[in-house]
Amino acid sequence: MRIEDEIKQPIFRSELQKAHINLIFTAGWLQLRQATAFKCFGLTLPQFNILRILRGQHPLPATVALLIERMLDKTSNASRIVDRLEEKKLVTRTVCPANRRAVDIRITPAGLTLLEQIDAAGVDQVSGLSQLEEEELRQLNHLLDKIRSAD
Amino acid sequence: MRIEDEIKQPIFRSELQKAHINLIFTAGWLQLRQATAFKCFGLTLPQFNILRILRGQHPLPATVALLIERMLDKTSNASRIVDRLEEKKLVTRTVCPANRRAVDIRITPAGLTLLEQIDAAGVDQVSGLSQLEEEELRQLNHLLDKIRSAD
DNA sequence: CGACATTAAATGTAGGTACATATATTTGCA
DNA sequence: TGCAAATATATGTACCTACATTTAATGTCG
Repeated sequence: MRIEDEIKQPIFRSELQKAHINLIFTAGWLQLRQATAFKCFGLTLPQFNILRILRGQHPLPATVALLIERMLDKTSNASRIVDRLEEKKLVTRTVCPANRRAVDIRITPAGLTLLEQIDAAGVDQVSGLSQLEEEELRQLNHLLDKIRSAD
Repeated sequence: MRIEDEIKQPIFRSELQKAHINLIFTAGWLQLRQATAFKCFGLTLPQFNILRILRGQHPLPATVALLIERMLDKTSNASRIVDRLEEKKLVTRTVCPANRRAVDIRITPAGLTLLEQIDAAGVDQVSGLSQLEEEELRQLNHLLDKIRSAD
């Protein structure tokens, strides 16, 4: 559906304004689709993302600081997301022996099994970006990088 | 900064995976910048967006249903965002006389003044999309629309 | 007319984001 | 050594999202 129809706004002030709204809207659309796909596995999107980082580290542990570094959302509260994963027995938390300020977080066998099930279900096919050709994906990456170059 | 460095992940499995992450990350980056710009006016981003919709309707009222229809985030809770704006005296809520189930929501003079101040401060220059040429904006809009065509 | 579905908004709850502050541990240096 | 600064995480608060449920008003149709 065209962005004009999605938010019932027939005219945009400019191509810039339209692109801005389109970008936010499309990202939200993608995240909602993903979140819906994970829900039947009892995971939220941030929980899934952290679990995947932990699998990447496995069998080594990760610290909260490492999770934050790798997360898309730097300001989110990794500590509390780990709380939920711990309640579900998908990760363990132990004080790091080498540095007792830090906490070693590890994915459990149950966590690994769950991720395998999610992989098998092909949830990442929900991407929507598979609509784009390789060349278009490169174009998109270039444009997005350029937007953030305003920093 | 390149997306690889932003999230400390040196290699992406594919251009598709990279574009996906880039899209989510860039949208979040934009929203955080915007939110920061509004903060000194005491508004959150959703509050600002609703206030702007109300200005667009002014002097006609809007209903909650109309707000939801025009919001980027359809599942957000317009009713509670209006609560906060009402507390700040930026909008009024009155039962719609023609249909007593509905509620007429109107922006107040104080609300209009605040939006004028925000306009004057040039907050929308924070966009980041101003980095792109007109042709690039059209390209971006096309690519984003194509992603959502997966529906 | 009256029961029942529909519609409009509000409310409840779980979880997430943003940001400030607190607590515990380690490090650095006078 | 001892004490301040830095580091690692946890906690508090306000607000938001997602989604289910509730409450009230209106429509509809036998």
